[in-house]
Amino acid sequence: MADFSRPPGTMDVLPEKSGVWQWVEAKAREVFDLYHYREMRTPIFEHTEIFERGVGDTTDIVQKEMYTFTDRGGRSLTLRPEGTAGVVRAFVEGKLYGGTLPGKYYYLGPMFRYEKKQAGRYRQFNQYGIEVIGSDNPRADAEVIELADHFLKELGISHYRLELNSVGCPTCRSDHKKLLLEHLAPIKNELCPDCQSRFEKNPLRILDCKIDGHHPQVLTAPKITDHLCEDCSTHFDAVKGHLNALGVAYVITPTMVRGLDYYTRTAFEFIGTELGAQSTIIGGGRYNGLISMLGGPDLPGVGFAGGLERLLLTVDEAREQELAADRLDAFVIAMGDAAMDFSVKVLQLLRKNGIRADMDYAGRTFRAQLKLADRYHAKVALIIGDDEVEKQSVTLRDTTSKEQQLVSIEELITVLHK
RNA sequence: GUGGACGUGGCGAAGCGGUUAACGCACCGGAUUGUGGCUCCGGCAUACGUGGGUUCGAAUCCCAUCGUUCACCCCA
Repeated sequence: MADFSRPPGTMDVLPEKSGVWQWVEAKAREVFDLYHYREMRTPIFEHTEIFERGVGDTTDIVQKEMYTFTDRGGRSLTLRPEGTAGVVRAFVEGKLYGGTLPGKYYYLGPMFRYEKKQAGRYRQFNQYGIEVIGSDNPRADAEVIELADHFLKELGISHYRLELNSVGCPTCRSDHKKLLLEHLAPIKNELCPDCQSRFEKNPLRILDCKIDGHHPQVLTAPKITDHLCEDCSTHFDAVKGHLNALGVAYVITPTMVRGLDYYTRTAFEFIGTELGAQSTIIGGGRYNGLISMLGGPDLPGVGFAGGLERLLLTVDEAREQELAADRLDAFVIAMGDAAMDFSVKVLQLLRKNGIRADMDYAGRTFRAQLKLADRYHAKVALIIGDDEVEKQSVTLRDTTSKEQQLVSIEELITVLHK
């Protein structure tokens, strides 16, 4: 039997909900624009290598979550699982490194990852994100973080905290990794199966494992923040200093790891405190090696990405209700065929003049049409029967005060604009 | 990929082995033939996710499957 249901992990945003979506998207564009970020629109699919190289082929995303297919020309393409790699590719391909640096960009749109659905996790989900390419200045890190904070406040969201960390550069990270492995080696066999495999894959993650995180030997493990090289350490201190100056509250979380290979130095997450297991609403950091990895010059970058769906989970009920309402300026009520003919012309007139209006096409009775006007929260009902047609007028009824007046078609727009 | 919970009309929700599967909301109409939001009356719909099995009899029990959901992993 044919399956006409939507694929697992996808969602339909029905009209009742699209109001909030539009509101959040508009806010995002507004704030990004305020900070002088400009939109970058890239394809929804890219050559698979972009993500393999960019995101890192040891990551979960690349190993098991990509929607990869072969097109008719035999190319391997992949639906984008995140936004940064595509933006960087476009930056390089468009030779934007030849222009004014740093370049500041933002994007907004769907991403795809083959994962099992959960609260706040979808296979097709929407991200907004920003990137600053070409600046190594810690002030750029701070701006990116402060922007995210500003954006959340602008949406009236307050139940979140900002976690901050530095994951160092390839040099100090590998030094630390060596220390860490030596420290944990004696207890390797006591760790959970997940952590056993993390030993090779991503030892940093053992530190915040839900099972082994409390193990005494794990608690005393060397922290990355105590083993940063001098440059990384100076950079990290500067970022913290700038955030303090800007009044952005954060907590240092040395156990925080980011899942994508390209991160260097600054890493941060905004975590919703009233969400389920998938609680990161915005995540980001610095990626100094990525641009050259994708064939561009050796330029540094910082940015973040946030999930629309998770953000919407934190938007408060009241605002959501308000944005869901179905509203009309005027509802036209017609009685009889002659009235209908006249009514559609009135409707056209209203709409040409920017008045949001509608009428019934389902053959409802007069009473039912009035009920409809009510349901659509129409400010006025315009009643048209044989009398009105004859006088080329409409009976204008204020739905709140219930006051009525006969208005000629010539005066209608003027009266309604009052 | 792993584990738990759940799948009854458009939505919510009873029923948990026996005959017409409650009820509420929504929707449509009437009381009120050109005046709404309340009230009352009436109407409405191929509802037991799907496929097998047990039984004289299954929405109710068993198995499988699909889907939803929560959590792990991971991440937005």
